[in-house]
Amino acid sequence: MSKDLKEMEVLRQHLAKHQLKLTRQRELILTAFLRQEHVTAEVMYHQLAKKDPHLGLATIYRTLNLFCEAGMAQARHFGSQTQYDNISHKGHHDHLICTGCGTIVEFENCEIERLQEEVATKNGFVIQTHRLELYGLCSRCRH
Amino acid sequence: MSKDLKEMEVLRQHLAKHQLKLTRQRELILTAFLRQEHVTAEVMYHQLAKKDPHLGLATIYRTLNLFCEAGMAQARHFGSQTQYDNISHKGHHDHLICTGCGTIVEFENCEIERLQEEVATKNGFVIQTHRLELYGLCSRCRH
DNA sequence: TATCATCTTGAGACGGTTTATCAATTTCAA
DNA sequence: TTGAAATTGATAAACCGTCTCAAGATGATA
Repeated sequence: MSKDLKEMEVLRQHLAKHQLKLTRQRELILTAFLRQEHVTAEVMYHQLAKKDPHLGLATIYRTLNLFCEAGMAQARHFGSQTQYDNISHKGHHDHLICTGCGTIVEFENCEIERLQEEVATKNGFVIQTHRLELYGLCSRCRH
Repeated sequence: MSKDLKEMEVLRQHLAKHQLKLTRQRELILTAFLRQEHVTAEVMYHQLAKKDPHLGLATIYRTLNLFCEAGMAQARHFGSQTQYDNISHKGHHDHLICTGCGTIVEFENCEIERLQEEVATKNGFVIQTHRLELYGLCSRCRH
């Protein structure tokens, strides 16, 4: 829970800095968002319908985009939908995605990260964020 | 031009193998496609409207997807649109994207590719393709 | 080269996802 | 507590990419 509180503070500061307001909906969505790795707006909409049947889909989209602006989430276009990943309290993780069954395995590799920095520096860039996705077949789908 | 011919041959073979036909439109789209790095269907639609005002947008989508199936292109969801990258005669390249001005710099790093394979193997995956994007500020935008 | 089964095309309809609109409501600084 | 400003929910609208289908093109075969 301390993690949730920490994130709530990040949100609070972002809101303050931009003259935005902390609403019941934003708190609710953040709490639910922190409990999972990858969500779509649609999925959250159904999840949260139980807690607040009047929460609108547009509000979820708006709020998830807000989280992205606050640096707490990252949008990823996958298939026809946009997935929102929690990049706040854990280091950025990358994805191994099975093109057969859609399974997503997360991984982290410091060595790759180091090489990325190297490439960026060589090209005069300063990295803000990155995205690495490996697409392939998992062992089950290969048979 | 020899490159174009080589690619045309790749297409021809793919078509033959799948009982598909080589049409004027497919040739036209391939030629234009090979001249650039990243395109969206929409962009090609406008480019080609000059050469063939009756070329339909659906045909461009279909053809670009065909190129993907033939292993000559790779689709990438970028922002709200799909970009098609030419991966045929050059090795797979990754992207360094400036969040300030939108500049895209391409790079290739064998060491990173090797580590990717390593990660995949460790998780029982066989990689088909991958995507690595580094987002940051280029030297000009930092000032 | 003529035939014709099959594939492809263009135009627009369509479906799913995300954003825009706007009146009503909520937030929060004073 | 008040009121300016931001936010919300409901829904309309925009957007992208695919599907449909009649008309046309292709190319294997004779």
